Amino acid sequence: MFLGRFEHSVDSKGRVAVPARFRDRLSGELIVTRGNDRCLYLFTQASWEPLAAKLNALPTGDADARNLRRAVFSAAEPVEIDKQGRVVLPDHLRQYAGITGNVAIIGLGDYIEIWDQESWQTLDSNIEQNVDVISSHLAGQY
Amino acid sequence: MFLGRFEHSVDSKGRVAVPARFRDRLSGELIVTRGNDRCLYLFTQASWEPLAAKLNALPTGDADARNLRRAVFSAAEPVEIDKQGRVVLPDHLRQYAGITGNVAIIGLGDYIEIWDQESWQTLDSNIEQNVDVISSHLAGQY
DNA sequence: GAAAAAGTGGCGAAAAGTGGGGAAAAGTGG
DNA sequence: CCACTTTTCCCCACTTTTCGCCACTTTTTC
Repeated sequence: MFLGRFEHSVDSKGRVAVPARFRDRLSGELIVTRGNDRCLYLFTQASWEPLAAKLNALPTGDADARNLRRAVFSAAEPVEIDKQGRVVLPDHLRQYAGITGNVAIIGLGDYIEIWDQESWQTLDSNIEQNVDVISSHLAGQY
Repeated sequence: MFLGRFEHSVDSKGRVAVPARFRDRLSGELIVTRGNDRCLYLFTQASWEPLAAKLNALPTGDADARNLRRAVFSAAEPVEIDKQGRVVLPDHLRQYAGITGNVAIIGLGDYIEIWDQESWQTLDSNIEQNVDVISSHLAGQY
């Protein structure tokens, strides 16, 4: 299970070190794509495929279906961890997430989120002050 | 699986470089044809045939069916990747998609879309802002 | 406090993308 | 049917980007 938070730098080539603790579970090909709230999602092959299969099954005749497929697939990029334990984040994804200097890397159980460090800080302090309120909105669902 | 987005140029002979990442899966004869929303679809033999079969199965008695068949089949062109990894986009297809200078090449899982760079940019920012709306229209389908 | 591991930066080789020239093929007109 | 024009396509060369590798710094662990 992916847990915890890390702050790493992004170098001039868009490379980010993956937390060492996560690496054994992230061998082989991974998928990075746009996530909600302007962060990036990092999937393993196993967690990506069911999503991709559903999108492929959508009818081509439907405009919403086409655009949803475009949204997800066009933003997705396969990445691999290099010998130093880093992944390259493509330009367009860094732009989407507003990533310039530092990033926050967040373990979320089955998947990983990558945030611009500042955006994360803002959200995190917000969450911190409102955990009780947030969870009460979901009362009964968990 | 074809994933990601690329921006390439079209030279004076109508040639476009196919993203290197896609090439191993694109050996042999490919099919380019008109796609929805003024883009071009690029199919492998494998992904073309199910589509062709669906079109052929449409009832000849229906005028829309006849014209859709005409639209797709008459516009379709077989192309091959040359030694430099490029394909030639025929004039009439470039005109259809409004392709002048640069193109965006989009992986969509089983097939590839080729857009005029500007048209894609417009659609993409539109999609980006409306992903939530779009996906809610399809609630329950994916 | 030393050794190991994690993170960071940068250089050089290799690959990807682009442009153009020339031969072959296709099309056109006499 | 031949000669000429035009188009297509194959190949070479150049530029830019990417990626693997090495080395250094910082942090952690024993």
